Amino acid sequence: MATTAGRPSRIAKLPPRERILDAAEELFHSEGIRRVGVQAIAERAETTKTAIYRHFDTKDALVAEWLRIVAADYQAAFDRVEAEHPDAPGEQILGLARFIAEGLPRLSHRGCPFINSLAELPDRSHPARQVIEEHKARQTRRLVGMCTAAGLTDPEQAAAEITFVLEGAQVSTQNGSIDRAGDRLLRIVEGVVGARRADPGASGAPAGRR
Amino acid sequence: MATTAGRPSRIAKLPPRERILDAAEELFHSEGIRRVGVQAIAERAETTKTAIYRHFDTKDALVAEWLRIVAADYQAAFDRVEAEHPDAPGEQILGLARFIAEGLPRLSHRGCPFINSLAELPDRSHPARQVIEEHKARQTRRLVGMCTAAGLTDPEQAAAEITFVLEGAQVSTQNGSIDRAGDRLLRIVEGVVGARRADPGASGAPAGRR
DNA sequence: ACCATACGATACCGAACGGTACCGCTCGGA
DNA sequence: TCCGAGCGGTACCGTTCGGTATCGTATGGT
Repeated sequence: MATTAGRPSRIAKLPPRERILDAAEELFHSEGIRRVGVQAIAERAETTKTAIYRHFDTKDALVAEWLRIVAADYQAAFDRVEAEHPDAPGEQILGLARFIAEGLPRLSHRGCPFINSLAELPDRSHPARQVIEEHKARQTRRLVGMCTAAGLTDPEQAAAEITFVLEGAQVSTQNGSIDRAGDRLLRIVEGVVGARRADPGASGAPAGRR
Repeated sequence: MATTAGRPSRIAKLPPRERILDAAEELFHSEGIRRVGVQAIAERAETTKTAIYRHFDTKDALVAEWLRIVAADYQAAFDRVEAEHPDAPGEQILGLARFIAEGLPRLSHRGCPFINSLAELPDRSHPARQVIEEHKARQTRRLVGMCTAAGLTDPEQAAAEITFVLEGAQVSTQNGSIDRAGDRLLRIVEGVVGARRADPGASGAPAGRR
């Protein structure tokens, strides 16, 4: 009843399963997994608890399915960025950073769903944890591939740096400690991609990018 | 009763308020704020709920007090690192990174208390949120000061990069996507401190990098 | 026309939660 | 000697939670 105001049934008349997942997405992300009750999801989806339990065995299963969808969205971003810059792995990495940077304002005070969910799910056997860990592993693998293709020296180290910076930017945006985090993020990744190339000439000072 | 096993009253006979805070520290960090009930804290502290509410007005106040203590620990790490390397701001920054890197294995699968608590406290008016935000702001301010003193070009950008990397390393360790995160973290910070210096005759000589 | 399925609604269950009331004990300062 | 504050123990309150049972209805494929 608290957060029901001001939403003119945008969800409208999708099948209930989609409405439930949309409502879960909004609520889980904005308020956290444990704060949101099944009843609240049902109201937001304009349906009932009964309907939710017809489609999902348990609340945990719904959480896992939500994260599976989020992970698929990130995968799609990877795909898109790869398709937009074929044979230009450096540009792919920059496109990825741009994707995250552009997403920062949108999820400004609520951060990354994976990071947040991880904090709320200490139980490593929770079904959603497996979704998160597999997603992160896949993402890292792809990023290492891009770094290798970009000809960076020590691609695993570069991928680690980019991963750290991407996640750190999201966390710092969430707690408001760094302003213009998106711009800063882009400049950092440009530095990693541009300055540490194996090609000749740019040895010593990694000048250029700043 | 579930988690009481295997702990031979290490807390022993501190005054109850300290026992409560110790128990809260362990439980909040390992299981999350919302998963831990006041009753569980009481059992772990070998006291009762009544005693807890004699010392803290509410559970939220206890959470805030816990985070205040954690923040003070981080502040102390800043102080120590500053005192160990007076007039050597570059070394101070590296010492800070070392402090975080060494802490990674200890909190391996449960991450940073601030990041986790942030995820569990979407309400920005929660007393603990203020503790977190003030701590992060202080930390950023000090880091910018170190970067300025170290003569880095664009110290705010460097501080942002270091902040991102520190937080990202903790998150990545938590979800297990990056191995040897501590080593990688140190090498990255060495790069930021060593390579982007404004003056040429760098004393610390982080030359051999890669 | 038929029937299985999905649906919305409501009422309910047991458990756990944050928080309170009340008890009797101990111990240290005046 | 007394007395009050801090303590541990227990029972309790109202609420919310995840999950279930049950009912009547709408609907769409055959």
